[in-house]
Amino acid sequence: MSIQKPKLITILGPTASGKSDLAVKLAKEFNGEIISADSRQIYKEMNIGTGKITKKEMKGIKHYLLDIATPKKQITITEFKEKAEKAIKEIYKKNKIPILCGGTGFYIQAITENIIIPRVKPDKNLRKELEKKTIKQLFEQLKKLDPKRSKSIDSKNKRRLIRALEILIKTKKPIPKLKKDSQFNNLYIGIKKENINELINKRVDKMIKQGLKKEVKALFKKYGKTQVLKNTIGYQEFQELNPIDKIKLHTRQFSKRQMTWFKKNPDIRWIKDYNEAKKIVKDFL
RNA sequence: GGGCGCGUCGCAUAGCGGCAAUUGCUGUAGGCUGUAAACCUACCGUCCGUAAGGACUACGGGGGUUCGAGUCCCUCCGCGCCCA
Repeated sequence: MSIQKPKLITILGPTASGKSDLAVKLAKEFNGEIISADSRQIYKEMNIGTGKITKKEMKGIKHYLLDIATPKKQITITEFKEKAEKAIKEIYKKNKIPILCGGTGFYIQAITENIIIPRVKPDKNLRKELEKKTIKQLFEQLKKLDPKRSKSIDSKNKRRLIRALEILIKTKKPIPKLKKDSQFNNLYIGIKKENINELINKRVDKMIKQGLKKEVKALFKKYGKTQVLKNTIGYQEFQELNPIDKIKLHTRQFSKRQMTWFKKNPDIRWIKDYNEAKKIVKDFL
């Protein structure tokens, strides 16, 4: 029954594993186009720090969802999802094969598993009010309003609790269950690297050489530190222009968290090199 | 040569007689319903046990006081500062 579903290839893996490169190669080989699934590469003016692919590296393959907003504006997962789906449609229209490529697990999941997130916009004032309460109070409130959701939520995560309440208060309805019926016939390819920490170190060194500090400073100047470090972008590893070791550390920790996300998905085909990937894709198509 | 101070689990830090020892970082594992490189949780001396719990080894080395010692005393070693 999944036969009718359109095919979608997803390339994922920890940061610095070589996703972009692999995606381009596969796109060249199989007539594909690439949709980026990276929460930060979405933004303009953040190139070095996000490890964004360059024009040259794209080798003529079209990339979607890069540079679609300035750091002034916060792009949310819903917006991302809409745009990505639109891009995928467009690619099908051209009779090409879409390749979703990125390291943001949540974003990938939103597309491949078709997560439907309640359309409730963040309400700053409401959040401020809720912020004053303790975690316990928030949880109790949630329990009252939506016992079901209270069971599944992380009861100690304030941010999540606030959001859940926000949805409840705004919609006055219980939070709908996460839908997970995919609209695509998915192929997940994960890049496995034994020496990922080494690769990360190398990459950070390269970023520094390419002028990372300059890029971050410019962002600070233009958009303000809070915006850059916390609000939209989360360039946290560059806090106060951290020493290189700290950036590396932060990146290593991040890549670990990425892996715990990916590990949950049993459908990922973990590969070591291009040839392996090529073979899998060929069979899939 | 004289005076003082310090040495605690990878690093940093608490502890001033009841301690397997505080807290932060690191580390390990995990979670994630419009902030996702964000945010959150658990574990982190060794061994046995599913657990409760138990056993052993630990606060620079050695000795002592005490029912009991990172904690008090003596001494040795190492480090730091000040006066000469």
